[in-house]
Formats: sequence, C-alpha cells, structure tokens
Amino acid sequence: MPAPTGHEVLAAVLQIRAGTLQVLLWQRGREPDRGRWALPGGRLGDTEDVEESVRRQLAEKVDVREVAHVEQLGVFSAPDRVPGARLVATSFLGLVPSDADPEIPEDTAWYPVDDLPATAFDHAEIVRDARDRLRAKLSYTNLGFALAPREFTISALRELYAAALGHPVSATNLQRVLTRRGVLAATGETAAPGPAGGRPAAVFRFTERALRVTDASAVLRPPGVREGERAEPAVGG
Amino acid sequence: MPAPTGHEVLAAVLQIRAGTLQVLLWQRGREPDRGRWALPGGRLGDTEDVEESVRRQLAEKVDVREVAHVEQLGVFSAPDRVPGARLVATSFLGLVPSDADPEIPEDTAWYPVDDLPATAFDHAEIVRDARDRLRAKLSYTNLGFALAPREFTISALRELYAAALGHPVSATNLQRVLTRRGVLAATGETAAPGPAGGRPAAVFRFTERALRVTDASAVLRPPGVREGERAEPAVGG
DNA sequence: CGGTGTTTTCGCCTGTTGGTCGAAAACAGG
DNA sequence: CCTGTTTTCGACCAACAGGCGAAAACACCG
Repeated sequence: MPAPTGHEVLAAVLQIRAGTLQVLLWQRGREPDRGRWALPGGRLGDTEDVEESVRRQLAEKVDVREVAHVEQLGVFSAPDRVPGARLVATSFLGLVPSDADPEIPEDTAWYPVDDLPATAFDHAEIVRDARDRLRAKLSYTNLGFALAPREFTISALRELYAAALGHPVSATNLQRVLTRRGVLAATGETAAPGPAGGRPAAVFRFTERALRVTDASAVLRPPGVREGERAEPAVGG
Repeated sequence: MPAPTGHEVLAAVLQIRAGTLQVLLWQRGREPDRGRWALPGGRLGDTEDVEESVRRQLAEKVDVREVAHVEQLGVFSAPDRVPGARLVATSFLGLVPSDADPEIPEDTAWYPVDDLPATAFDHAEIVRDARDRLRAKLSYTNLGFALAPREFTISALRELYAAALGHPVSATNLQRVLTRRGVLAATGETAAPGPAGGRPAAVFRFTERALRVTDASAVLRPPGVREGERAEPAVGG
C-alpha cells in the first residue's frame, strides 16, 4: 500500500538586513537532517488552502506578522525530496520591510541568501528561487514597497534595491523610473541631513502597498492603446 | 480522523486552432460534475514528481505527445475545490504547435479559451491562468516557438500572435522585435504565394525551441553591463 | 507582353524610455 | 564666509517599439 502523499508549505522570508538580502531559517532539532537549517513551514491543514496555511505557520512558529507580501513560488515534488515519507511542498516567497525587526525563536536566525549555512532537504533551491523571483519582480512591479519602510529617502531606497538586486543602482534613475511608473510619490517632507551635512533629502513613499505590475513595456501591445498618462508632472506639495 | 490529502496534476493544453486560442477539455462521465468539461490530468504517482506526472497523464489519457512546452502554473488548494475528498492540484500550461493535430479520445474536444462550456470544479480558473501566463510570456520570452510550426512566414506568425494575444499585431513590428532579440532567423527559402499572387514570403524559424527570456529591458540593471551585441545586421544569406 | 491587383519587405520617422553625467541646491562645520 | 558633503534636477544620448508608405516580387488578365 503506497504511502499517503502529504503536503507541506514552506516560506522563504526575505529581508534586507545590514545592507544584505537575508533569509529566515531555523535549525532542525531532530532527524532527518538534524542540525541543518530549514525554512519555516509545516503541514497543510484540513480546512485551509496553502496561502492560509503558510500565513498561519509563519505567525505561529516564528512570529512574523510583519510580512508585507507573500506569494506562491511553486511546487517541489521529487519523490525523495524528504526521506521517509512522500511529501509534496508548495513554496512561498515572503518579504519583510527593512525597518522591522521581528522577534524570532532561539533556534532561528537570518542568513544572507548568498551565503547559506548547511541547509536541509531541497530548501536551498527554494531560497534561490525566492531570491530570483524577487530580483525579477523588482524590475517590473512595485514590489519594492515590501522591502522598504513606509517612508524613506531615495538614497535609502537605492541601498535597498542595490542589496536586493546584488548590483549598484543609480539613484537618479531609480527615482525617475519609479516615479514615472506612478509607484513613488514625495510626501513633501524632508529628512534631516546626516552628521556630515548635505542637502536634506526629500521623503518618499510608495503610492500603493499591494503588488501591481507596472511595466508598460509589454511588447506587441495593441496598436494605439497607450495606457493613460499617469505621471502628473510631480508638482511638489 | 482527517481525510488524507491527495494530490493531482491538471494541464491546460493550449493550441491555436482556426485562428482562435483553444484549450483541450474532456467531458466527465461520472459524478461529481458529470457532464461538465474538465482538464486532463490525474493523481500524482508514488515515484514521479509533478512534471513527470503531468507528461505521463497527457500521453496516457489524451495522446498529446506533441506538446512543445510544459510549465507549472501554481497550486489550487481550496479545501472544498473538489467535493468529497481533499485534493490539492498542481496546474500546468501546455502548448501545442498550430500545425499539429493530435488524435484525441471521443469524450475530448477543443474549446476557445474565451468561450468555454460548463466546466468542472475550478478548472475554468486554471484555464484563465494559463491563458494569461501565455499572453504575458509571449511578450518577453521566445515562447512563440511552442505555438508555431517549425517553419513559417511572418504573416502566419502574425496571425498566431494575434490569436494568442487577442488583439491585432503588426507584422513589421513583430518581425523586427523578434529578430532583434535573436529568436527569429530566416531560413533563406521563400514560400509560394497564394492564389491571388503577391510577393513570395520569406520563411523563418525560431532559433531555439526551448524557453528563453529575451527581454533585456530589466530595469535598473547593472551600470555599463550591456548584454552583448547580438543581432548581426541580418545579412540575408 | 504589359498593366493591374495583391502580398510581402524594408527603410524612415517618431515618441518613449532607460542610462549617464554634471551642474546647482541645500545643508554642517570650521 | 568658505569648504566639504549629500541630494536634486536638467540635459544629453542610445536603444527600442510603433506607425507609415514606398518598393519589391509575384499572379492573373487582357
């Protein structure tokens, strides 16, 4: 008689910490893969779908209610991906704003996504997928809102994007692109300069805090159909 | 005692037929949802992952070995999505080139994705997801290869794209964009004109028949890093 | 064999967008 | 008040997609 197919959910929760893109992991206390680092998650419950399940498990096991965005990555289903039982996993990407510092249990820690410790099962692959998904979506959506504080300067946002993308980002270009796409807006206020002086930076925020695709460059779009002028000329205040 | 969580795979197989984007459905012969139209698929086997499973089920149940591309869409897991038992589904998008005409069983038929019959369970939602995924990826990948014959004229390709995208497409622009991205190449041959005459059309083919992301417009890319000049000036052989 | 109609191809122009650079603005500290 | 620092903003450039029309290459007909 075939072993019943179990289903679990796993979340790669990412956050920019200390200028680096990091992922939340916990250290397994028992076999299999005891001592190795795993993604938070758990069994799918009888009365929930996978989205509900992953949010429940996150809130329950590692106290992360500050996740600003959760999305499904995909299914991992190799028959031997977990020794012992057949277990199919639905993986998720979770994002936490950089100004949050959620309490996490003892056996839990943040690790840079590009410098993981010994990981359990196929979880390293899931982390890679999450990182790649984030990098891709930063380019054509407003997903930055889930990495940034509610309010920020362009310099701070530039650093966040550079850390997430893994390469330098021009502040000028970042501001212009995001503004033109209508996802960034100035609050009108300014931030106090640092100890070395300098012109006070304007404070910005994301206009929406829910995922939106913003890249109009969908090639081969219908003729003539320009999606309406969106960026009012940024009239300050 | 909780009902065990079963797992199934479902495929929305799409093809351009008669100038319309259609999906392969079969009519259920028993309850639940008897008489309604469902996607091909079935239970996940003990020794296969979901990708293997969906290919097996397609080949087995509806004789579609001509699918040029298969990719995972996502998980559908509402507790009540299928009456009776708890069943989690991994959905897939499958694509068949327009020149193929696979044999299909009696209870099976093609339907336009925008004019579905009464569908079973949540399968209509999966079809929508598949259609949307296809439309999105046609714009920034070479996915057209999976809809088109091995060789074709620009006019024929234009019709395929128009049918898939659901809006008119300019032949000039289509050719230029795909050529610049390096996914299209002329074979050097020409096709015979139609009964009304006209200049013989050049024959093209896709340079690769595997999925590749071709949109260099990843915003905020690393400074200076231009991805190499790829389009040789199209020196007609 | 030349004219007409048809289909395809190709070059040119235009508007938008992203990338880069440098000057100017606005501050702190001496 | 002068210098150093940080931010902001305008200007310029290259790449690219969309649109248009002329030219090319054929069939058919008289």
